[in-house]
Amino acid sequence: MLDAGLHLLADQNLASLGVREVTREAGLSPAAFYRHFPDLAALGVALVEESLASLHVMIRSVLAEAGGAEEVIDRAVDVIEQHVREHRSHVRFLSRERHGGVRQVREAIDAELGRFATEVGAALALQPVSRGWSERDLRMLAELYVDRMVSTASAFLEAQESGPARERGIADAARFQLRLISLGRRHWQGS
Amino acid sequence: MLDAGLHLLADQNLASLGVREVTREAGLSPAAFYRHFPDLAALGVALVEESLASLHVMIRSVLAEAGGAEEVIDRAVDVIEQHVREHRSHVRFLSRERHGGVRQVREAIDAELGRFATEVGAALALQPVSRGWSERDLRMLAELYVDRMVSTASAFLEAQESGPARERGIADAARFQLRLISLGRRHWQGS
DNA sequence: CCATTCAGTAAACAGTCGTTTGCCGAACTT
DNA sequence: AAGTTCGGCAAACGACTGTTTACTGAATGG
Repeated sequence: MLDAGLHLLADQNLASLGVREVTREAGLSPAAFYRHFPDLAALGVALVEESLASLHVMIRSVLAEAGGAEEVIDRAVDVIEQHVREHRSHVRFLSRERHGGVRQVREAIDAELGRFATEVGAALALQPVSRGWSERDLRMLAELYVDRMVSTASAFLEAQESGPARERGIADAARFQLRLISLGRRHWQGS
Repeated sequence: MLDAGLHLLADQNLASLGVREVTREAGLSPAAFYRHFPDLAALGVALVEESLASLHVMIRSVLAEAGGAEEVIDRAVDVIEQHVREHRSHVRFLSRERHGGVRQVREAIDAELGRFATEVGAALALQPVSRGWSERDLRMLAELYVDRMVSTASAFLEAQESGPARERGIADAARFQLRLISLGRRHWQGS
């Protein structure tokens, strides 16, 4: 049922999805839906969890790898690109419903992204560059990184349909922007 | 009719909007809709134009004002906050449909944001800090700024419903992140 | 002053929708 | 072996949907 929903949401909105539509796609009877979810919103938050699980392991794999800023950035962009390629529907779902019309889903995504930011912040705190940074500033930096990650993923989503040239353009821009941020970070002195 | 649609879209998705729904809200008969739009998608792109008109004047007002980086940033964040306050529905519509389920609307928004980036890029090129920057790099920087502007606006949208404390938090984060970027920009040397 | 466009209407069309109900077989539990 | 939960079904309910058609009055223009 989750797969059916995800498939339908390829070119549709969660709010415009119908119970019958989902069950039809899944090859079940309409009543079967209510055996598993009370709402379509509930199916939405289930999809959020499913989608962010894979994203989570991706983030960890980037954070685990230590190394110079340049290498980390290159690797991060590569990992994002590959992740989008392998989980198109999940990424599309997240990017579409992050500001979508179903509050419960929006909130679930936001909460999970917040947890990501916490994780990124913890990793940043361990790096020597962060000496003297307040916790608040680290948090805001982490949010900036997470936000860029999401934006980049959305951009890849569209780019991968427009040929590899545009795809390389996105990767270049992402690397440039991340380098700029990390450069600013190194020259930052207190707020 | 546009106003009716915008009002409905406060807690709904363009893709899940109905013709009858709109006309009912507008106090007209269903058939009247087709006198003005062939599609709901057409109403969508009309709303895009309406929404981005006001955004456009906002951007210009920020770009026009010269001054130190700090002052420009502070003023930009203030202008964004005020704009969101005065045009809640428009901003919500844009943020929701930017990655929404209706392709024509998505493309209209993207095209317009691209034009914004061009405008921002032109303004950045005039500043002395940009000596030696390639056009490509300037473009990517401009896109980073536009993207942050949109993200910040979305954040304000949610924050203004959660009280002024959260609102100040968003403003602080936005200023911090913009300062970090402009710092990176000053220390950038070629790509 | 006549013709035409404009913006609106009511009515009808055939579908689709969400949800509830009662029923059923299979699989577990005890 | 008996009982209970689980996941599934068909059928039915009324309500709502997008779109077309034929018609109407007012404004506009020559």
